[in-house]
Amino acid sequence: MKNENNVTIHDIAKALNISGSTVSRALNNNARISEKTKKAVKDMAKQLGYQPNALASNLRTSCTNTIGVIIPRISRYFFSSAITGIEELAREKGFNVIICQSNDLEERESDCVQTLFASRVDGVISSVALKAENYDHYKTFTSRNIPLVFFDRVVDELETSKVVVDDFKGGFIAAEHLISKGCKRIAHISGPQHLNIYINRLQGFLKAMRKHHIDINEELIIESPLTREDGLRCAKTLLESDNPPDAIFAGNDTTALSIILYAKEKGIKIPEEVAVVGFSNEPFSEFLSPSLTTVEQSGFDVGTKATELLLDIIQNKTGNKQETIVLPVNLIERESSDKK
Amino acid sequence: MKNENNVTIHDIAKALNISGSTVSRALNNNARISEKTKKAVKDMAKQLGYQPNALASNLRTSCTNTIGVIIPRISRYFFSSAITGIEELAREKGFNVIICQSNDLEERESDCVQTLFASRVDGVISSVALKAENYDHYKTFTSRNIPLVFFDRVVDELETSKVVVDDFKGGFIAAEHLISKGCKRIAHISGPQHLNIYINRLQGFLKAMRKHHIDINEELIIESPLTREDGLRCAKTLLESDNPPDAIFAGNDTTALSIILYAKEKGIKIPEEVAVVGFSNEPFSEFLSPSLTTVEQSGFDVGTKATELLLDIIQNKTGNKQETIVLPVNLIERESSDKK
DNA sequence: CTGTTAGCGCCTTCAG
DNA sequence: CTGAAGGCGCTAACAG
Repeated sequence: MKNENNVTIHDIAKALNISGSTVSRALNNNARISEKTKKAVKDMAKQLGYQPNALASNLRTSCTNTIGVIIPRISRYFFSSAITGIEELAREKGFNVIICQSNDLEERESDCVQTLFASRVDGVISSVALKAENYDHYKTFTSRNIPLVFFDRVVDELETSKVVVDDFKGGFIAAEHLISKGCKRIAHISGPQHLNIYINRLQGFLKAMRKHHIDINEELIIESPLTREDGLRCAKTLLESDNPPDAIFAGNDTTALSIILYAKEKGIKIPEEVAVVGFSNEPFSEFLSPSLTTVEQSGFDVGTKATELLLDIIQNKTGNKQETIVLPVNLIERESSDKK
Repeated sequence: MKNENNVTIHDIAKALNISGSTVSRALNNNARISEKTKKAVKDMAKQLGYQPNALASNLRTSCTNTIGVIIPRISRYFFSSAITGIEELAREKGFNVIICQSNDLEERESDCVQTLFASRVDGVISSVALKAENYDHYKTFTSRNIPLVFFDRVVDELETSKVVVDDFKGGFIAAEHLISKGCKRIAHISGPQHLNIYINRLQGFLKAMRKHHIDINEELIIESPLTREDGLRCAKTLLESDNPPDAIFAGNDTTALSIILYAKEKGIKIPEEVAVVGFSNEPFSEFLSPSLTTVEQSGFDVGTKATELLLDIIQNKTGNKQETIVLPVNLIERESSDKK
């Protein structure tokens, strides 16, 4: 019905009076084929407009040259740039990419796993859903030795390779930055504490505070789902208290922005140079608050690294040793627009 | 090497003493199989942990249940939300999605076409690259009757189904909005004029101007690639002229933001209620300039609609009649934060 | 309603 | 270095 392009290796074989196997081998650069035949075969392939049928090859070799990606949502800049990194490298190496979004829900994530498994992907890259308590569904892959690499949001209970950013250091340098600006009462808004990234950022933060002998006030450490709504709650709690903090480490862009907006609305003055530091990736952060200092991580780099790792495992270059790669994080201190 | 999960339809067949074809049919809900056998087959399938091998099925039927998507870049919110719409519907209907990014370059777009073609996708959804002058590579699909649906950025020379937003109306209502605020000298920053969306927005804009008998000043109609850099150029040109406009229709978010930022830096006062109207999708637009009025289009809706159309064509529900669907566009007028 | 048969296009032993 | 033969798992005639 749809086979317009019918050129198969047998057509090439017939045209050259050789066997299909030879053509197959020539096309795959098999060492035991003479250079002459290889060239002849390839020339003829081009001439006939041959397009290899991946489906057939996949069936035979039972590998699909496809990797699956599970992310919370593609519309968050960190993840879409991670995808870009993943796709770029994967394609270069001849792999396709299938993307699934979990929407940060456990159930959806579990569906993603099923979908990717059914698509018989050769390996999977994932950043886990925020609202999940159980990550057993990933055993679909691990129990069948389908390579799995986590990035950014990882869970310790699953023994796989991981690519993370240096959240501990991120928390640490953010705190030191605020301290260097003279802040003492520094609030820290953290995410769900079953995820390493949030634990680590908080630990880094606390370490800096201790290093500089600054009292840590339990009331200023808040756990939040880091949504826009909850950002408002945090803003209220912190900014309208009797003794407001003089700086806030916001958990992410969204929270930072919610706080800034709330403060503006209420006419609360927060000096932006020292006010909020968030783990940030949105390209427009700098527009929002040009002097906002941010701790940034490159989604692209993380994606690329994760793919590198995964492809190595798939191609069995590394002996499936469970590596954890930690990527550096950068403090971006922007000039206040007043100063210009 | 990798076949841990070896249950095939034949295993089910053997276990039930029936033929493989019957199992295949039962699993596919073929009408000519008794309910009893269907149930028996499905139960046994579950019991044995059978996982259908899509690869084999694909090879046989020569359709992959996969659709390809070509977009300029996933990291732009409009496109990532379009992807979300596409994926959601596609998956629901049992299709996988492969995404390729053209980076707005003709050459990359051509590569995408090749990749998707080699993956033997059943159909393609695309939004064309900005910096392309030639769209012949799409003939790879059209000449082989592979269904192709364009969305948002479309080119007339290719006869396919299309899903667009009502850019003409968008331009029109944006202009009327500004006019209703008392503006007379209204600038219009437009994108590359070989793309319908920009032509239509401009035409809608001009129509509104004529309707209200407002002189159209050629100098205030600017063509721009709509990048951040060029946004600055536009800002300079417009804001620092001897006779600056009293309102600006910015081509997109990026340009709008560039202008606002430039104005802020230079201490140029532009009343936000009337100043800039852009085609906007970024989730943070409202943070940037809370009173900015925007003309919005939903990437999600566009993606969903395009997918609906494509799947209809693939499943031959419509007789490949080249439909063009125009989706409505909304003017979002935000309250100024001062007024609260 | 079900079984038989014959491939889809490619790869991979095994045998030269 | 090359050929012959068989099969990956599933489906679609065709025959009951």
